[in-house]
Amino acid sequence: MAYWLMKSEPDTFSLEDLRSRPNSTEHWDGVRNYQARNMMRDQMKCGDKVFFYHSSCPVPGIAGIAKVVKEAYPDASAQNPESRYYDPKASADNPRWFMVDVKFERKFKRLLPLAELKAAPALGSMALLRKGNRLSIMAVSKDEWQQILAMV
DNA sequence: GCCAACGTTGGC
DNA sequence: GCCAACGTTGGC
Repeated sequence: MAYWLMKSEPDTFSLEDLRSRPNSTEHWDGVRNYQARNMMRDQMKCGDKVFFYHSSCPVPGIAGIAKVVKEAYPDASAQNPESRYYDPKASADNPRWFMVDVKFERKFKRLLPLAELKAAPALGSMALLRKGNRLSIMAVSKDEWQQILAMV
């Protein structure tokens, strides 16, 4: 089983929003970055755990945990001209973009702020904390996962 | 709102 | 294949 971190803007889609979806499950559409797509398409497996990260908000940080419940399949929003994620280069033959389904697992007792993650010596090499990192999906090592859980 | 850091696009 | 211009992300 692998560990991941996925970013979402809580104004758009928060961990609470995920919890309130039918079966607490939602498809993770709108990823339009090849590195992030490749991780979803090639590496994310059912049962993998995901830190749900709130970005672009007053206190960015990890809100809780979700898990992968459906492996990669074409992101239909790429083929929908009405969607803000529409990509004219995507087609049924060549969907170009993919998504997975994630299910709410639990919300932390408190949001774990980015500032605290930055201050933790054990997380010094974490991808999330690298300067200029803008990937919306990234791998988390088992060590990092456990360190972070111990901080909540 | 600012700005650094990237990723993508497209002309050549 | 290079690279400038542009767009986006996301913390602050």
